[in-house]
Amino acid sequence: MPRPAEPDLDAAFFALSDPTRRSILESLGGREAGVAELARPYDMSAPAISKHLRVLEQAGLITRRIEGRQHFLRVNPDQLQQAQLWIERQRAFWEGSFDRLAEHLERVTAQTSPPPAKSAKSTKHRKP
Amino acid sequence: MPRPAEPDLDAAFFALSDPTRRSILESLGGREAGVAELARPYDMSAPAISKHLRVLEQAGLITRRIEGRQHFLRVNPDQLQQAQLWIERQRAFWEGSFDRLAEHLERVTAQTSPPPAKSAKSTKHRKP
DNA sequence: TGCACAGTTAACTGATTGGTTAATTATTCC
DNA sequence: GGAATAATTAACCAATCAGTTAACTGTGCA
Repeated sequence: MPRPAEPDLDAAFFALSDPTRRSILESLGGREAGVAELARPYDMSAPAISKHLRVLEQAGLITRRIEGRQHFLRVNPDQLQQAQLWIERQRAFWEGSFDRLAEHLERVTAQTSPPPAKSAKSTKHRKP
Repeated sequence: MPRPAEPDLDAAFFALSDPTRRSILESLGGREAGVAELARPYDMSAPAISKHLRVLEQAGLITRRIEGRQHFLRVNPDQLQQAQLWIERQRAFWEGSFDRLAEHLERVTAQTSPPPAKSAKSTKHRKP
């Protein structure tokens, strides 16, 4: 079986391949943010941002909560972890062999469910 | 600065977003392989594979050694690690905050340059 | 009611992608 | 030299992408 066919990884890595989308994820951090707030730093129309958010959402990298007329986005740990695990597996494979692979997997999967949003005090953002 | 502009990451994640290219990396594992050997499992023309390899190469994920009329490809650890580090940083950021981030970075960068082949007796790799 | 606001959808454009077949370059071997 | 081999480049195609402007949906509020 040449290609195991993992469309989730396709979408996740593709979403991560755009600097705007990565930047959105970065600025999202652990907290929740509205669309306008996320869009502010970018010299780009609202529909463009909307599309980027849809790509991220359909890749499973963020989730959306709609409250009235506002949409709140949040990073989804699980999907990002899938991408990380793929790379981690590769690296462990050619770099350290199996003991290290086991070690890696154990370590990474150990911190799957996020602790209830600890220090969300860094809600300050910089303008361009 | 909205987008830190990291074209390397753009290219790396983009290269990883295609299942054929990921599969090539997987089948490459730690060893070196020729183009024909890599192409064999795929129901795809030679030029198509050639293009995929070029994408991987220009993304810095593989390197090419030319010997006579044969090209030998090998995974490049460093670039794949850059992608991993980006994800790792994000995860550490929203998941565990900064102490865990430091821990992560320390741990991951520790194994940057493959230790002078520690238990490198396992230079043999098995195909799946 | 009426209007402003938050955000998306629609329709379009130029650029890029992933694949094809045909032609090309360079090497090996008789 | 000439044929076979390993791989790439060239030229093309349909599909997708990232962005635009314009129109739309739905909510809040005076």
